[in-house]
Amino acid sequence: MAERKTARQRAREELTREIKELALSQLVEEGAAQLSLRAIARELGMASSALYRYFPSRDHLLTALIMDAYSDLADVLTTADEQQARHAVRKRWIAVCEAMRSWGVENAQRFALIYGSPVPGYRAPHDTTAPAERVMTAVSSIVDDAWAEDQVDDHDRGGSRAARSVPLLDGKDIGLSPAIPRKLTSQLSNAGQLLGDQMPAPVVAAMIGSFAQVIGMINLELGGHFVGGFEPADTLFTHGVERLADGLGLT
Amino acid sequence: MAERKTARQRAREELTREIKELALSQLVEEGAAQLSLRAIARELGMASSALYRYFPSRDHLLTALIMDAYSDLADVLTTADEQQARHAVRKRWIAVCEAMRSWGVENAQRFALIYGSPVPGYRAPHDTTAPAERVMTAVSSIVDDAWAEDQVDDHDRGGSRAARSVPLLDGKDIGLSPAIPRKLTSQLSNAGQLLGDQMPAPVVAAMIGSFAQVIGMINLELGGHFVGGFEPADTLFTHGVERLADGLGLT
DNA sequence: TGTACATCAGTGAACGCGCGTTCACTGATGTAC
DNA sequence: TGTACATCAGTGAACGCGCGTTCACTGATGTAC
Repeated sequence: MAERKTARQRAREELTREIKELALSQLVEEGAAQLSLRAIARELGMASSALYRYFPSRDHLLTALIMDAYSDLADVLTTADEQQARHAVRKRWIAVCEAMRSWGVENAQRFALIYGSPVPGYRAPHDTTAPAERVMTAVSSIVDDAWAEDQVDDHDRGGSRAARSVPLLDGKDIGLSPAIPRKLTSQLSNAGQLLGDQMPAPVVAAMIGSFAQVIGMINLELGGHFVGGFEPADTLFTHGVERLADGLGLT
Repeated sequence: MAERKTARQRAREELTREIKELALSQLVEEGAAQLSLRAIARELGMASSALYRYFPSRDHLLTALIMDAYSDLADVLTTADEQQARHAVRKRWIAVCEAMRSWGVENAQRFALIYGSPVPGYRAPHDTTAPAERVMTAVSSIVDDAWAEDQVDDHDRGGSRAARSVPLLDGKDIGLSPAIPRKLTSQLSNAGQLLGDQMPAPVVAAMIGSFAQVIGMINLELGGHFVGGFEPADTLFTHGVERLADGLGLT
């Protein structure tokens, strides 16, 4: 039996959604710093004070937008992931990274909101970490799956690309190269609990580095930072992602 | 013979510097979006309109700050670089990356200004690209030098770290792994003109990816994005940088 | 060296605009008997 | 089913603050003769 909702409740939910929608379109046009309750109220045809029935302050609204951005992105990544065969870890990695860039390019301001520089004077509350982790795990779970299934490359699947240097196929050569200092090991195993418990510590480190590179490339692209005309930057990005897949030993 | 400067000229230069200094400290405390000409004038004890004798608009002041940030950072990087022996390319790489992170952590807002998300409503003019390139080349010149001198690893220098997988030592195995598509090749060779003409195209690509990772890690750290308590993130960063050195074949 | 004129730094008032948040209030919706 | 009371959405005026930029002006510094 569907729960009985009063008209008030339904109206409240809808208006809350509408407010966030308008806030979002304002964000897209102007950026986070310019987000204005009064402007939203104006477009909504309400008194600005009315918004305080829905969000106790501007910062709470911002927080809601941030959480939405994280979980939208996480949704996009997991659906991109699920469209690949579970064993095709390399394809999954590439699909997820490409989905991330597309989302970032199409939602530049939202991407900036979560992975750009922090909004001045705003400190994200703790609630945001849960959806933020969903994004991280959407990426890391691929690598974790590869280790869980101990993906060995029978290279009967060897498709388009020719030679391949040192993938996971011939053992655990990956990531061992710079030795991991003690202090880092414990940090990494803590992180491993969240990101997937099948990866050895060096792989967790490699994974985080790769994640940073993906974020970094998108940020650089959005900031117009690429020297010498890499526009559009899709081939550069795709190539980078392939290199990262190699580095992670994904076949 | 030193050029004769009138009292006016000297006063102008000094005030210009003072304005930028105050703007900078405001930036550090509040962030770029809150940069206010009136606040600067207040602290300077002048009428706000007076600033227009020095900077024709707020955006011009911002531009000046951005250019200063780039060139300060570039200076820091090159001096860090110069403190290493020229042939010790791996040490140079690590020193420069670490210097970059230190500068970023100590100058979080300035770092955000240049490598964070763009300030809403502000579009950087073309003047900023020159100092921005100085930063890039400070990093890329290391790799370029390595290729120029065809750094071969005699491993009589083999210091602390033990095994090493596939450095530049045994040939050009580096970066060839994912083939480079045509479109990217021409983009890369254009970029190569700026970044150093000794590196083969795949190395240029690897270099840019590594740069993106360094920027990305610093951005993530400044944004408080590291899951599972990597605080302080120095060991994680250092390890990442070493991995990148490996990937670039720096010995 | 002195005078006449041009240049330019700095003033202060004003324009026109924006913002977040509070508060006492009206009137509609929901609930308990 | 109807009434009495409590809850809550939305109003509109106000507080107190901020901002960038323009403009006609005074008075000091620089320059050409």
